[in-house]
This record gives sequence, C-alpha cells and structure tokens, in this order.
Amino acid sequence: MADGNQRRATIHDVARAAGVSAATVSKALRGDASVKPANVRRIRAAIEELGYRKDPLASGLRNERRRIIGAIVPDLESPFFGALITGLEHAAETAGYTMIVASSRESEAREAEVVRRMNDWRVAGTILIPVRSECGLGAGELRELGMRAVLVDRVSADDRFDTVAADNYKASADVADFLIGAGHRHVLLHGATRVSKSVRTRVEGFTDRARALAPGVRFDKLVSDGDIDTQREVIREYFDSRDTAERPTAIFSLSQHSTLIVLSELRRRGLRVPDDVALVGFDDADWMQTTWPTITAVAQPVTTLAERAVAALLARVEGQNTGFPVQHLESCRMMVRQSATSGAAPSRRSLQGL
Amino acid sequence: MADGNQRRATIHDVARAAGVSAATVSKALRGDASVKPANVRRIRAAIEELGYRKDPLASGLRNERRRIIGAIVPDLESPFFGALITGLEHAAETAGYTMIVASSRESEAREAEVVRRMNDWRVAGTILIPVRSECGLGAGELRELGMRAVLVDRVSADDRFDTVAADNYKASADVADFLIGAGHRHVLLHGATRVSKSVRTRVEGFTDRARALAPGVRFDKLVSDGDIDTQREVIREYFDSRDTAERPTAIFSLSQHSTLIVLSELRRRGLRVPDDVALVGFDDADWMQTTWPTITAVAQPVTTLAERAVAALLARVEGQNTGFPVQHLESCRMMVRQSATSGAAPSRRSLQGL
DNA sequence: GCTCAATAATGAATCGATTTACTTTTCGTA
DNA sequence: TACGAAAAGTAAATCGATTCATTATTGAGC
Repeated sequence: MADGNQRRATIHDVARAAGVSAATVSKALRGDASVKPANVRRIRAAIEELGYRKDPLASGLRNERRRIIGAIVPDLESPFFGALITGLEHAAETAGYTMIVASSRESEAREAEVVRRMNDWRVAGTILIPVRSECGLGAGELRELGMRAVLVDRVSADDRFDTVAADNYKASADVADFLIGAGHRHVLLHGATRVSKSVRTRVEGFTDRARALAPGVRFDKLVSDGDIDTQREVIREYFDSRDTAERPTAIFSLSQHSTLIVLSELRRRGLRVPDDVALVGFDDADWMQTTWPTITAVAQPVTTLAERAVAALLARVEGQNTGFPVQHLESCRMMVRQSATSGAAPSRRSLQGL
Repeated sequence: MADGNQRRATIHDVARAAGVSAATVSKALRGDASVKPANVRRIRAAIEELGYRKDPLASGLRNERRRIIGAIVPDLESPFFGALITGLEHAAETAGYTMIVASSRESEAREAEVVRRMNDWRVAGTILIPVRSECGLGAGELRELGMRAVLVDRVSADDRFDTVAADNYKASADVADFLIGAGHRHVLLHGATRVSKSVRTRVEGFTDRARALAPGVRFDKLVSDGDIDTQREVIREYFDSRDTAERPTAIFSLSQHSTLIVLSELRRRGLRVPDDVALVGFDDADWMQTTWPTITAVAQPVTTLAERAVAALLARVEGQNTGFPVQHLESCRMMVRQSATSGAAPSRRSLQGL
C-alpha cells in the first residue's frame, strides 16, 4: 500500500518494522541465503506493509558500476532506431537495469560529449550506435575513459569493443544476386551519408558480388552528403546529364532516406517503377508495403540486434565474458515487392518510350 | 585532462588541490557569491587539472528532488514521438536535467509501472504522454504518488496537472472547412484507436464544424481498435457493403497509421486519389510528401509541444508556478498536397467510372 | 556439558556531494 | 585601535543502500 505523499520508507524503516538490521534487509533483498527463512518472511511483510521501494540512486552510489545502461543513437526520429531502442529498453529492463537514452543528433562532437555524460553516471556499460563508425569520436572517448561498451550498426570489427551489426555486406550481395539475376547490367547506387560505415559496406557488398557475377556490369555511385535539397539536386543533375540509353535499369538505394529521395525524383520525372527502373532499398519501413508500387527493401533484424547488443554488454559487465572482442553479424531479409519484380531482364525498349 | 582508467577525482580531491574545503568547492560549483574570486580561480584550475566531473548520482542523493526528468511515451517507433522525445531531451538538457525515457508500449498497466519506477528515481518531474487520456492508469498513479508532472498529447484539461497538446479540435475543424468548402458532403472518418483522447477530439472537431457548415452532411465513422489486420478487415467490409453511389467522396484519417491503412485499401480497390476519393490525414510524415499522390495532412507543432512541456514542468518543479493547472493548446498546420486538392466538388460521375 | 565450526546477524564505514550550523576572517566605521 | 556586522570558510551530519569486519547464535560431535 503506497502511502501517497508521506515520506518514503527507507531500508531502515523496513529493518525496524521487521525487527532486524538494515544490513540483513539488504542481504534479504539480494536473495542472500544467509538470512533465516523466518526473517525473510518478516522482511517481506514489512516491505509490503510500508510500500518500500529501493532507491536505485542510493543503491548505486556505493558500487563502482551502477545498474544503468547508457544507449546512444544518432537520431531518435527514425523508426529504425526507435525500434532498436524499444528492443534495448526491453532487454535492459528484463535484466534489471535502467536505460538512459541520448541522441547524438548525428553530430560527432555531441556524441563524445554524451559519452562523457554517460561516464558521469558511471553506467555499467554503454551501447553506442556511432554516427560514423567504430573509429569516430564517441568510440574514441569510450576507449579513452576505459568504459565498457558494445558498438551497434554502422560498425565493423573493433579491437576493443564487441560489435553487433546487420550483415550489410551479405545482404547487399544478395541484392546484387537479385538484380544481376534479373538481367540488370547498369545500376545506380544512391546513398545519403558517405561517412557511415554501414553505407560503405553496403556499396562494397553489392559491387563485389555484382562484378563477380557479371564482369561487364556498370555502376554509377551517388553517395552524397548534405541536406535533402542538395541530395535532390545531385540526383536531378545525374538524370539530366544523360540521355535515355545511358540510364540505369535499376537503382539500389542505400538507406531508407535515400529510397524516399530517389522515389520522389523518379516520380517527378515520370519514370515508372519497376517498368522503367527497378528499385531496391536498404532498410524497410511500413510505408513501403503500402505505397504504390510497394517497395522492395532489405529488412534489418532489429529485435535480434537489440537483444544481441544487450546480451553482449551484460556478459562483459557481469564478467562472464573476458575474452577478445567479438563481432556479431545478423542476417537481413530481403522483402521482395513490386518495385523490383524478378521478371525478365528489362529491355531497352521500355526506356525508349520515355 | 581526463586520466583514463585512474580512480575518478572527487570533490574532496579538488578541495585538497585548491587548498579549500569540499563545502567551498560545492558552493563555488553552484556559483554561490560567497566564495572569494581568488579561490574560485584556484578551484577552477584544480577541476581542470584533475579532470573533475560531478557525479550526478551522488549529487542527487542529498536532495528531495533530483535533476532528472522522466519521460514516458506510448511508443518509441513512431516518428512523431521520436521527434517529441528529441525536443524534450534538448530542452531538459539545456536546463541541466538528465532525461530518462521509457516506453509504455501502449499498455496502461505498463504505464503505471513505469510511473512507479520514475518515482523510485525521485525524478523532479515527469512528462507523460498517456496511452489513453488524462484519466488513465499512469496519470492516476502520478496523482496517487503526489508526483509533479505535465501531460502531453492525447489529453484535454486536467484538474491536477498542466497539459500540453496540439489543438486537435481546431485543426480538425479546419479540415472540415477545407473538405466541406471543396464540396464534399459524404465523409468517412477512420481512426485506429477508440480510446485515445486526441482521436476522439479530432472526431468532435470535424463533425461539429462540418454540421455547422453543411447541415445535411453525412458521416461514416470507422473508429476501430485491434491490430492492423482487423482494421484492414473493417475498412474492407465497409467498402464491400456499399455500392458506388453510397461511397464517401472524402476520407479524413485520424492518425498517421490510419492514413497508411486507408491508402493501402484504396489502392487495393483501384480507387484513385483524389479523383475518386479525397484524403486528408491527421499527422504528417516525410513519406507523405514523396509518395504518389502526395498526401494532405495536418502537421502537429512537435518542437513547440516539447518546449512547452518542459517549460511548464520546470516552472512547477522550480516553484515559479504554483497556480492552478494550465491547459496549453498549440496550433497545427494543414499541409495541403495532392491527395485533396481544393478543386470543384467531386461529381458523382468520377465515381461511376469504377 | 562443552568445544568448535558453521550459520546468522549487525554496527559502522563507505560511496560523493550537499547543507547546516558554526567559526574565522575581513573591513568599514566609531 | 577596537568593535560589530558582513563575508568567507569549514567540520560534520546527511541522503539511502551496501559491505566489511565483527559479534552473536546455533548445532553437531565427543
């Protein structure tokens, strides 16, 4: 029975009510076996009676590391990171940790500052989704401060921290399989952030496999930075500057954001998807199965990523894993939809009509 | 200069290095005027030298309320709440507070539990976006525990807490103005959650105004709960059960989610937007300005909502505002796009063609 | 009944900053 | 020069839980 606005019950109040010492209550709470069953019962009763709840702040003070996990994401508005955070929160909570979330807002400087702030809280460990890669400022600060951490998404292997990421390379190679297999020999790669590790990996995965399958395949790459308008401008110029025969027959957009921009530009030009150009995007989103045409996209295993990340971190924090850093790679699934149907190779004819 | 893995410097270390007492350092940190400028300088130097950073946990322990703000959202995956959280985080941080975020995952039971957890942390205040309304379990628990809080979105006025919300009523009335003005006399309202306060308000705002403008106007309401498939089923039945002449000429979808579902069903049936049916949605999203046709939607002032919420909460927490609860209503903007162009009234003819 | 070891319980110290209640210093003025 | 008030500084208590070093209790074995 919580007693509203009264002063909160402390562990000492519980001890008094149960007729034992605070130290005993503390042990009982931890489930220590060296407390007589009779006393455990009375303590439990007292806790119930007084509505006692442990103050996580006071509880943490005495310990070197606290039952808090820090999570740092580049951006809270993207559904992908949203889903990731939800998964992280769930896993952390299940393990009895509180999670503190912060957004680096895609800024490396802020990322480092947020890491410092996490360190102030003496978090048991940090889950960092870097703005850039495992070599960015945030990861550097984690190293510098000797913090425990797991790096997620936008990373490859690291010599200091465990990493968890979708298998961008493999998934992109699968996209190459799919597009090359469907007869495409001229593909445009479009991505929004040059610096992000995962985008770079996606480019490699795709081009390596595509070259292996069809040596004469042609790529164009538009991996630009900057704001939306700049990106639109870049892709607009790309299409303006080449005549119909020179146009790619397929586009692989390297992020959800990218997919939107590409789609919007294709529509502006009246190019039909997939008849004129096939489109495959990296990163799935709910609008993609509803828009017209529905969009083929690579779906990342968000929940698995989150679970793996927390599991890996806690294994380090709780000392079960003291070995070398591990690199976790989780498989993606390609959701084949209308924007890239695996029919016959697109003929030039369909492009002539424009 | 942060010294990596060394033991962290405490306020006592700083005091020793500066040749003063810990109490003086504490005062200096708070900017208390009763510290000699010379000492302030030496303390500053010592802090710099030792790389001292205050432990927010230890710092909070002594105080009744801590410099922590709790934020509870129904869902972390929606871009709307994502943007809201980003705004809240920014505002809280600027004021020197740490924010702890938790998701109620659209569950009232969990909402109450999360509120209790926030209370364990003795947060200075809580920002709650209720699953349902100001009468839900979470708000009840806030009341019960005597916590300070501001309720945001999905609320109307409350007798205990300040509330901040978009002016759903007014915005929906504007949609009515727009659609009735464009000649529509048969409108379908489609919403995903019956229980959410804001959805109810949107329905009222729209119908009140529409009736006032065009007494003979006809509404159909599909305000269903349940999962996506159920909702699809409901809307499918709706269209199946009436012939062309009985179909609405416009749809007002009451949430972003709703808009997607409606759009998807319209496409499945081959209905053209806006030629066959006009569509206006509540809640804007980036895909809406890129999909085809682009979607007319009401955009909520997310940043303003976040800033107001934090400002209102801090005014209570820091005792500047001790008056009666205030209700803040922020105006929305309607982003007119292709899915509902304000042309002539739709003729029955365009529907006959189906 | 007594010893010794295992079991159970506890007082006090601790974590790091804040705050209270008090002492010391400074300085303007009589 | 001395006095008193204001300014500056500090030791110690405090927040609430944990843990260490002890002490108290229990019970088996002789």
